[in-house]
Amino acid sequence: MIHAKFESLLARKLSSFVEMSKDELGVLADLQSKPVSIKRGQVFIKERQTAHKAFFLQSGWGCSFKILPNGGRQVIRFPLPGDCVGLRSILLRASDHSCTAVTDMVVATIEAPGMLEIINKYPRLGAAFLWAISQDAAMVVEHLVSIGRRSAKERIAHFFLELAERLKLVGLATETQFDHPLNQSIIGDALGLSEVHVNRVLRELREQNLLTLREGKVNILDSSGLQKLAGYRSLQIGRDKIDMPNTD
Amino acid sequence: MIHAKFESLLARKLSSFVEMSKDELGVLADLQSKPVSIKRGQVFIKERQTAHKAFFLQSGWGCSFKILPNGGRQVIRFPLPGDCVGLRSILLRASDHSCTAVTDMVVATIEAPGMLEIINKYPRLGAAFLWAISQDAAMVVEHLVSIGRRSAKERIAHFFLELAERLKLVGLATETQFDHPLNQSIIGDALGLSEVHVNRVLRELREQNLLTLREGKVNILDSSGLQKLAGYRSLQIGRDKIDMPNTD
DNA sequence: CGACGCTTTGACACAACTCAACAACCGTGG
DNA sequence: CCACGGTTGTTGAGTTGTGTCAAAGCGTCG
Repeated sequence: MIHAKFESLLARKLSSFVEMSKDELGVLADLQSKPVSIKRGQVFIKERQTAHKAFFLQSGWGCSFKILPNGGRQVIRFPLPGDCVGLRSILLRASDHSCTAVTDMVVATIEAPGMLEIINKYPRLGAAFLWAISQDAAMVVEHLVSIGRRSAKERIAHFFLELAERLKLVGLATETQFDHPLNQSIIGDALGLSEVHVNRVLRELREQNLLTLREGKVNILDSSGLQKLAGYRSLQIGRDKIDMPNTD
Repeated sequence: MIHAKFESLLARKLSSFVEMSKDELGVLADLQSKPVSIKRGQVFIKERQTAHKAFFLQSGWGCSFKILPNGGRQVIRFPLPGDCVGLRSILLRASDHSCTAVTDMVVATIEAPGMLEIINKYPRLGAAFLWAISQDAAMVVEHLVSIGRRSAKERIAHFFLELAERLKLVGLATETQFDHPLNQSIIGDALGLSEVHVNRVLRELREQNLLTLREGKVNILDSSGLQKLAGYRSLQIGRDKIDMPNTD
């Protein structure tokens, strides 16, 4: 049922949390057997919508955000390949944010009932998803800390270090550089800054030979300098496997 | 085993998500059968610690926060009676934040292995906890939006409206007022503001007859005015029960 | 009584925002 | 082929929200 060559990013990710049985891996494979494409710019999750579906990214960049009554936009996070989007909304019965495709994307989807059935039938998978949600939440918390208590420069440095680390995990970044589809306006909306100020701070970082961002490419010139500036700590918490009884 | 009179806030909360069997309610009751006290000021979860324990608040106010390398503090949220703290850390194997007691508290605790066993044995409870974590995450997201894209005044208004709503759910607030143990410094750390500025904005809100905060009491003078100012939306998303097969 | 924690106020500094203009770079269509 | 609008990046000038520093008021508690 499961074929090693087809091992998905999702399966790899969840496996790093708890060892899966063949059955469970099969379920994960089935889950992603009918991927669909989403065009750049399309909003595929709308805040407050009640059609509960979860998405598993296979390729492309997403952007989860909320719009405020005053028209402002706050980006929550940028889902990357291997990430899940909308898991929360399955249990909450309504999405608490919108999500759009920053680039063309390929995703697998699952409806809420199917997801609930899986949790019910395969508790270990349930725990694995719980773990995935927890990881997301931890990242949102770090993001919160960034916006609340870091200066613009620290925030931007932190943001790119985190992106680099996440992209490295799925083989989309080298030690020193990666491609990205973000413009300065969306970066501003992610970090609670204005587009103009993002530009100015990027110039500073460039002038200090810490980081450059040009033509959709980020170059990390001085990783340890950036880390010191940003007060950065690796994401690598909770990636050791746990023991959980097999229910087969 | 379960006695209606002893129905806990936790059981009531989780029941609002999915109907529980007697067994499941019993598990929840057992979980909380040995409450312990925590003294005001005590830090009972430390960031990065690996002793994974979850806490269920029965009374008192907590404060989850992170300390930055530069010494700043960012408050993530204030756990209230009926809330869980540290659920995430059970799966992540390390706490991503610290937590202290703002007032004396009474809590029930559970070690990670016990929690994993419950998830494994009672998938519906697992789903319920997943739901609880999702709710928390949604609140953190809203907090993030607040700090990222709302002005100081909007933030403070939003903060107190949210607190009021949460406290009402557990019978600790009336339509117009509630007690709280927070000083302006900790409010500042929650909202990414300085203590001094919090004070100034509170004065404005008082002068505009929107809200007063004195001697540990918050009075909401003009709820709809505050809501309009803050762009506030009720938390009441995802509180309808879902259908989930019974595995008994 | 003094010490301490918390609030309040004022004066000033500065980080970040707004507005505005312009440059560079597309893809499109005449 | 060039003219065109649209998007993004860049820079300057001036404004403002919020932070910092400092001092004083006020309870409470030992």
